[in-house]
Parts: sequence; C-alpha cells; structure tokens
Amino acid sequence: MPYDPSSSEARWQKAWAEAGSFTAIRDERPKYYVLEMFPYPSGRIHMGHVRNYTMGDVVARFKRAQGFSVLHPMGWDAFGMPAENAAMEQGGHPRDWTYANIATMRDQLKPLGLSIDWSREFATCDDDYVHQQQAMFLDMLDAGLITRKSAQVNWDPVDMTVLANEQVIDGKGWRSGATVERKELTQWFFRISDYSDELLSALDGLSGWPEKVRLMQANWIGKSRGLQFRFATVDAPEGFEAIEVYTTRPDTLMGASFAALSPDHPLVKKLAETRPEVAAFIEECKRIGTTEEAIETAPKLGFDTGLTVTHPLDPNWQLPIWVANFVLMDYGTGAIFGSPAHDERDHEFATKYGLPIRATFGQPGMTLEQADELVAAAPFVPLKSETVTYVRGFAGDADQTGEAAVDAAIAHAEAQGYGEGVTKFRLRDWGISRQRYWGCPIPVVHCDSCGTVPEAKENLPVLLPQDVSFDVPGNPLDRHPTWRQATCPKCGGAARRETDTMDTFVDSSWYYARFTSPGADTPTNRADADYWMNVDQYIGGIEHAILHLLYSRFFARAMVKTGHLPEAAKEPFDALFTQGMVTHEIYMTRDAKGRPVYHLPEDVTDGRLADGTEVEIIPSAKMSKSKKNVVDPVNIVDSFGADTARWFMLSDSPPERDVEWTAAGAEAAYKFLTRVWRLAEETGADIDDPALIRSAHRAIADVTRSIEGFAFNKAVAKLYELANAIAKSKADGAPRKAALRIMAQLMAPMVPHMAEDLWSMADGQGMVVDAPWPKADPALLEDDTVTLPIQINGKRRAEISVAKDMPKDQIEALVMADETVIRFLEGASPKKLIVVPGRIVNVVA
RNA sequence: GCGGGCGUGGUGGAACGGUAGACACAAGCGACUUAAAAUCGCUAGGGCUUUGCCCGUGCGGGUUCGACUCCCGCCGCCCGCACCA
Repeated sequence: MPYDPSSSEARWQKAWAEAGSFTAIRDERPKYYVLEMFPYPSGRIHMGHVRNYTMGDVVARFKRAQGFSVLHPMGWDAFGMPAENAAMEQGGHPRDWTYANIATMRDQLKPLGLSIDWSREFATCDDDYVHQQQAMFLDMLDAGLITRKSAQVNWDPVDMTVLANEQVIDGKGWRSGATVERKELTQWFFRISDYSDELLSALDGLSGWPEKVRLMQANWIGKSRGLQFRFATVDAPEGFEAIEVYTTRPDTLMGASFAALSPDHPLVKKLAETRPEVAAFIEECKRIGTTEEAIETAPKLGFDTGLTVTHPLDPNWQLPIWVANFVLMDYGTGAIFGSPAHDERDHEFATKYGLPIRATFGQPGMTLEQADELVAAAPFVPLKSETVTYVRGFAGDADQTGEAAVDAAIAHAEAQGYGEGVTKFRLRDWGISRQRYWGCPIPVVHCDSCGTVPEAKENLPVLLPQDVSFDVPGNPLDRHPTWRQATCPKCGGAARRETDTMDTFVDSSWYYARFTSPGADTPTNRADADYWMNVDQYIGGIEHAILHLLYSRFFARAMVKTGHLPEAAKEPFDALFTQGMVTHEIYMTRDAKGRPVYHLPEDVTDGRLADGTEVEIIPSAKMSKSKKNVVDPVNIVDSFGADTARWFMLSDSPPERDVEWTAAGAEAAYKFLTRVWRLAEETGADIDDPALIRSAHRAIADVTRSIEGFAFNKAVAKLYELANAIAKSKADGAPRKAALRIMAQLMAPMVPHMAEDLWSMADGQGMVVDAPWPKADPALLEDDTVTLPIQINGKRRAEISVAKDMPKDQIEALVMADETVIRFLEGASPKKLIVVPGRIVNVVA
C-alpha cells in the first residue's frame, strides 16, 4: 500500500474530530494556552499562515502529549479597510465579502490538520463580539481609561477619512494618491500614555519574550528625564509672558544661544495673525511634507521673530526667539533652547544663521578657550556616561559625567525655583476613531442638551446598518438616512449616534481573552479567564512587535481594571515567539517597453517559461502577489498532502529566520515521508538490535529538547537520523516496530497524519494523538564505550576508544601509549596532559 | 545618528569553550533497468610531495591546554527607531 496522503489525511482529521481530541476542557490537568496571531480574512491562506500555524500546532500537540490540557483556538481579525475597498471596487457588501472569505479560508485551513478547538471560533465582526467590545468600551470609559480630545490627524481629502501614519506615503494617501492634509479632529483616545512607565518597566519581567521585541517597545515608549523650565519673554503678546521649554541636557544651559519654537507653537500662531511674514514662514515649513525622508533631507529653516527671552540664570542675558522647522509640537513643549556646542542639529542651525556657539564643557582638562575652539567647527557630543570638564558649568563639579551634571542641573533648578525635573515619554495616547464603516461602532450618542453620552448597556449592541452603499467616498454611516438617529440614554431626547468606528487594533487587543469563553454574555467569564489565562505561548510575525503587542499589553491592564481579567493576566502573553517569513525567488522578464513582467513559480521550469524564454531570477524575497513569487498552500496540499507542507516548513531553517520555499525542498520532504512509510511496511520475523533502541532513545531526548527550545529544524534533523538508523538496522519484527512507534510519537507534532498511520502500522494502541510523550531511558542514552579524540597542541591527531567510566589515570596511560602521540612527542614527556572525561584529551608537547 | 542582530562548504544550516561542517538540498560515481524515472549504495570544505601533512567559520589582534563560540578593534549585510530637544 503506497503512501497516499490524499485519503489518509482526511480520514485522520475525521477521526480526531469525532473523538473530540482538541476540544479544550477545564480539568485536573495543568493547562497550556498556545495561540498564533489570528489571520485577517483576505481571501486565501498563504504560506506564512502555514508556517505560523504549523509551529503553533507543534507546540500544542507536544504539550498535549506531555499531559497538559491545551487551549489552541482560531478566529478571524475581520474588520478593516480591505473589505470596504472590495465593496468600492467590485460592489457588494463588506460583510458578505468578509464572511465568504472566512468560509474559504476555513476550508483551506482545515486540511492542514491543525489541533484547533474549532468550537471556539469567532470573527471580530460577529454581532456578539461587537456587543462585548462595546460593553467593555463603556466600562473603560467609566473607569477613566478613555478620553475624547482634539488632535492633529492625517486627512485624506479624496477618501474622506483619517489615515494612520503608515498609510501616508510621500505625503500622499496610499490608496487615493491625494496629498494628505493635517487636520484637527475630535477623536476618541485610549489613555495608554497613562501607562507609559508601567508598560516600560514591566518589560523587564517578560523573560519569555525576545530581547529584540522588548527593546523595540522600550524605544517606542521612549522615556527621557530632563528639566522643564520657563523662559520669560520680552515684548511678547499678552498671554505669552513665559515659554515652557523641555530639555534632556539642562547642564548645557550656559551654552544656550537661542530659543526655538515649533511652527505649530501657539505663540507662533498668534504672531502669524498680525505678521504676514510669520504666516508665510509657517506655510513654507508645511510644504516640506511630513514624510520621514523629506524631514531627513530637509534643510534646517529658521525665522527670527525679533522677540527675545531672558536667560533663567542671568536676568541681563537675552536670547533671540526663532521659529525653526525642526522643532516638533508634539514632543516636549514645542519649544527648545538651542545649545549648538553640544548638539548636531543646533550646531547646523547656529552656523547657518550666525548664532553664537558657546561650549559648556570640553575634553577633560580643557580650558574655556580650548573648549570653545573645540566646538567651533563641529559639536562636541560625548556619551552622557563620559567624564568631561565643565567650562561654563553652574551646578556640580567641574569634572563630572554628563549624567551627574544633568542631575545637578535639575537639582539646582528645583532649589532656585526656575524649573523642575520631568520625565517624558514618546508614547502618545492611542487614537481609535476611524471615519470608516467596516469596524466596531463606538457606542456613544451626541445629545444637544447632555453632550456626549455613553449608550446604555441594555441598548447594546450598536450594530452597523446593512443598507449602505460605497459608490461615493466617505463614511456611509454619515449619510445613512436613519441610523444616526438615536435617543439620548440620559434625557430621552433626540440624539445623534457617533459615526466613527473603532481602529481594528482594538479588536485584536483582547481576542485572546475572549477565546477563554467565546460564548459568554459578558466580555469574559471570570472563571474561564482565571483558568486559561495567560497565553503560555504566543506566536506571530515580528511586524507586530510594537503596535499590536503594546496595545494588547495596555488592554489587558484595562481589562484588569474593569474586572474582566484577573490581576495575574495584566501581562497576557507569558512567552512570545516571532517567526520569520516565507520567501521565494522572483522570476522576471521584460515587456517591449522594458517594464518588468513577473511570472508565477509554477510557470517556470529550470529558469525558463513554457515557450523557452529565459527568466531573470531575483533573489528570494517575501512572498507577494505583486511580484508573483507566491506558492499557494492549497496546491501543495493537493499534490503532496498537508504533512509535506508542514514538514518542509519546519525543516532546515530555524523558525525565527526566513525560510525560502523551493520546489526541490518540498519534493524532498515528500520523499522523506514516503521513505518513512516504506520503512513501516517492511517488517518480518523478530530480530533484535540493541543499537537501534539506543538510537531511538537518543532521538527522544534530542527531539524533546529541540521542540522545547523552538528548534524545530534540529528536531527534524534528529528524526532524519532516526529514520536512517531504522533503515540501516537489521532489526525486524517487534524490535523494529518498537523503534517505529517511537518515531511515530516523535513525528506526531509535526506530521500528525503520517504519524497516525505509522503508529497503527507499528501496532500502536489507539491513536498516537492520545499516546503520552515518550520518555528517554537514561540508561540507554550513553554507550558503554566512548570515542575520545586526542589533540596534540590543540589539533586533533588521533582517537582512542575507552570504557565510559574509565578512570583518568588509565586514560592517560592509554594516551601515552598511543603511537601517534609517541611519534609527536619524539621521546620527550608532555608539558601538560588534559583529560576531559567523556569529551577529549589534549597533549601539550 | 541611536539601538539591535547576523557573517560557517555550491545552497539551507549543525556544533554545553572540547573531533568544525550534524541533517538536508544540489552535484558526482555505482547498482537495479532494454532505457529512463523511482529506489538503494558510495564520494564529497580547499590544497599537497596523500601510511600522512598544510590551510580553513568576514578581517586583524587577544584570553585559553583548546575559540565558530569569550574579549578588543575593523569591514560588510539585515532589522527597528529617528530633526525626540
């Protein structure tokens, strides 16, 4: 009977489903919650999904075999713009498009044989999920976690919606191509910045997270300690008698040469009202654009207002107030003092506009003159931990580190009363209002007499109207004839519904908690949440290192505060694994005009198209539809079976690195599974082989350790070794089947269908999915004799075979008698003889 | 600019400070076959004066009996953040 995955995989999937093998239940076993980041229902599954979910499945099945009660759910991150875009382009309704995609993708996912508890499946656009998310929104609003305020947003005037920063490309909307405008809008915000310090310091406790992700989050939160103080202004308009300034280098205060304001600073706006040249300068700054590239290459522009401020340490010292395009309104206070001697940017500015450059400190031992000379052509910016000599110091010692000087300066300011030490964060509040239809409605109404009023819980869910069209740009909720009409829950009068919907990151910030009790009529059922949380192992792409994971960490805290999660779940993901991408070569030809034309891998054989045209091969890159370097998992499963796709995904490349999909690699995976199948078929009369059972037990130890360490590629290599050992062994009959059963158990997390077949062919009892994980017998892990390499002066020259527990002095005697050693020593005695038992011998001649 | 990661055969990659290149892909040779495919077996870092020796983990130093691994200094590539005061 040949290996035929097409029939056997479906059969085993049915058997597992009928046995309810993967239904998560609360029982006396220890629990284990493994979760992969849930997919967006774009239409089809791709190889990235296969890799992600295969890895999660290995962990889930492994833990299940080890005796854990495993929760391994699946759902759909179903709200979002692509559904609306599809409705605009092809007609139809986002809801229909989304649910049709979910059905397709579910059908594509199920044949992979994942050990998922499908009874817990939900989509974030389900009425029920919307309902509970809105209930939670009201709780969080009540708990002071949500606020409504005015903010600058990226506004696409064609699509008539707010764009996220990532959706603004070269100053234009990513979809419409229209120039994005800065617009002030009243928006709903989660007060994540209240948790800046907490979210930062708690990173230290996340020992199961990659260091890289923790660092990225720390950078994003961006904590800095500095001094906030006031410049008294001279002749400024009323209400601007002082300007608040923030600096992380207050120790350079005596090197100040100017004050600079952001073009968005209120004082600048005030001046623009009466002075056209100020307004013109603001316009000029805006033209440069908002992209990182533009900002990076933009020249430093300044405008001298003619106003001055008084230096806080010297009432007779006046500094000019400039407007500078590099000062950002949304960091610090939107105002700085320029310290050109010790700041790259300020130095460039001062040089351009002829402002003074005065050193505050110089290299150790320098005089004031030497230090001024040092900074004349280029700024002197040493690490804050380095000791320098202060030549214009005003607090602390003359020779001190920058850190000590900053502390001393803050202390000085606080003692003298002109400023105070302040900790600032880069992290902004999380704006969640989207002028979009296909999202979770924000459950509030606007009442003329009561203002903004939360919807009453008993009126939830606030569901989206179904009778909408997308033939004109903008949010269909705004122009719906009746949907906006609501009753004020407070006064009972007429009110208008909020038409903004929530950012879809809100949906994905708590789905992991909902999986613990997906049918509950509250956001979570506390008994279930208490039992299943936290997620023991979370697996997903590095692209979510900041936003999704940071929002989830905040949301878990908000859910703790509102009673929806236990205190212990405030860090919801105990361990995080970020897997690499699936890549493929790109095949390209050019059309008559020299434009690139891409070709699908299945249309290319040996570097040529079917008509013989040679293609240009571009090195492997992330699979993308536009470059056509995609392989459809459905085709692979159809031709080779799910186990082949799974096995290949786990082979060769370490999980955290990118893996290149190659046709040859997929075929090799298939060949290996076929070979294992044949190994199980060829059995005869009982012949024992003690070496084989040793190999099998070594494989148990190695594979177990590899899976625990997320080194699936090593686990695969060890299974190749075991297969080779079985093939070479003369063992047959029962002894051979014993080894095959171990093989089946070790392979089961990775290629579960093949493992079931192997298990039953080798006379395993029941299904291998129910067999407990094998334990390696320590007695079988070590051979009685070991081969000891002999190094002479650190180079391997010979080896001896000795009993595993041979005493050192006997080994030494054997080594000294070895003919290679004798030849190298040429009669002399060794300077040193190092014996590392069981490892190596080194003779130093 | 700041922060982090990575450099090992033709390729993907192994290697508690202890035999560098496990395992696999691609390649070559052989067996089986009329032939091919499939399968099985063998070879395989480079070099040489081949019982054996020399050189080899991006480059240059260092620590050590012993370094892919640890330390210092370079070079290259990748990722994240960035006029952040």
